[in-house]
Amino acid sequence: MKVKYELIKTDKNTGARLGKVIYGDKEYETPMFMPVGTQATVKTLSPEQVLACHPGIILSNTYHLWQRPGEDVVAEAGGLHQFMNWHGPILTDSGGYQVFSLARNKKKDITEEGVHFKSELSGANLFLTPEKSIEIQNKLDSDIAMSFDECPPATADYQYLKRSIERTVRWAERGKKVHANPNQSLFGIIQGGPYEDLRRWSAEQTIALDFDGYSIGGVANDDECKDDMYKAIEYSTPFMPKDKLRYLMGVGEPVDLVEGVMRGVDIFDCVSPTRLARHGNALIYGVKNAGIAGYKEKRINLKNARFKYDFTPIEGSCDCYCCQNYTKAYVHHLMRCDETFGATLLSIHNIRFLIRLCEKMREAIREDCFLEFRESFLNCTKNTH
RNA sequence: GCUGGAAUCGUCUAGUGGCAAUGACAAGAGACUGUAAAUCUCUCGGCUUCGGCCUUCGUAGGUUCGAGUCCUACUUCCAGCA
Repeated sequence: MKVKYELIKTDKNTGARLGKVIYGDKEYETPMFMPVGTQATVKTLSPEQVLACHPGIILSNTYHLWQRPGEDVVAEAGGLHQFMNWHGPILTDSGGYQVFSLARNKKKDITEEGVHFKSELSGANLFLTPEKSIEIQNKLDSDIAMSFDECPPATADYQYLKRSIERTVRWAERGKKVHANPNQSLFGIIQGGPYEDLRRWSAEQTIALDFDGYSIGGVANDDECKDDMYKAIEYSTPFMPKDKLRYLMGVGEPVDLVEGVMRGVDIFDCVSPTRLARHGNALIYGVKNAGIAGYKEKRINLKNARFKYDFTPIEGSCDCYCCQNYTKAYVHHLMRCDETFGATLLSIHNIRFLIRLCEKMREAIREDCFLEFRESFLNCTKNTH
């Protein structure tokens, strides 16, 4: 069903917003982190385990579900909620990012009509258009559909970006025209790289089309530096309507959530908590200064030998199922043995970590002390392990 | 006791005259931002002023410009025969 957004308040000193997503009789506060379940599952987690992390919206992916099992299977199953047994809100990405990531360094042909590219599974030639993407999302029956956009690489130059955002706006309009699911919200995507005028133009044109919410895209690509990301946000949010959700696509490093919220972003999604988990990494509170490039998220690799005899939780102050019940030594052991449960425990911790970070940010906004919160977060070098 | 066969980096393994020596696993570390990712990359005898140097393929000799590779003896293990 459609989601509604209400702004509760804005932080006194920053652009940080406290709001809520209304979903039937349920309400979820923002800022919010959305776990990613690309193939209609948050990798290594059951819906109950995801739910225990207290998320709001979760993500799934148009491209992947189009390829497997096919949108008709999902539709016949009764829609995505029924199919994957997730009864909270679901947002589907449009497949725009897959055109960028799957066809990286490979043949892809972006035309006005749509994008020709190759399936990574079968090698089959695929053709995805704005209409096709919306049509698939209509059938998947997610609660929020995303417009089909071009997600240009960080290396794209000004002239290319200019042509690209113009086309993305035309695609957004075409997608909106065929959008036919009355129970589904539809969001537009602002692009434009790190350029102020392009972001502004993209924002104004996209907003003129009147979507249910807006997102900032093209900021979490490889090679993107944080300064460019923050600029892209700053150049976009001032033009975005106050009464609609603002979604920063693909961003999920803790420090980036803080910086994004400060600049007026409401919701985030990222694969990193679950991917890092499968690779043995746990997010821990604090940041490490990476020099000129700025701050980097702090994390520990549980596969490291130093945790073999560490019988303390990953974070003593964390309320997640992993930290409440298991030690680093145990997770270390599981990861060494390639036991799936290790990835499950770390996924739970990492997702809960980001959701807790959002909870803390909401409290800070509520109390008008977001600047202080950010300050203490960026200065936090305390090692909790 | 006799006759064959075999001994290589923590483990298994490639190697039949130019070798610090193949691959896998194990081990040590790193990367990961709208998931082609439970993946990928690097290291993995010692020392190094990063040019190299030294010591290594059961042990001891030998042949050779050069031996993990060929020869002899020994040690240990495996198989068959007694």
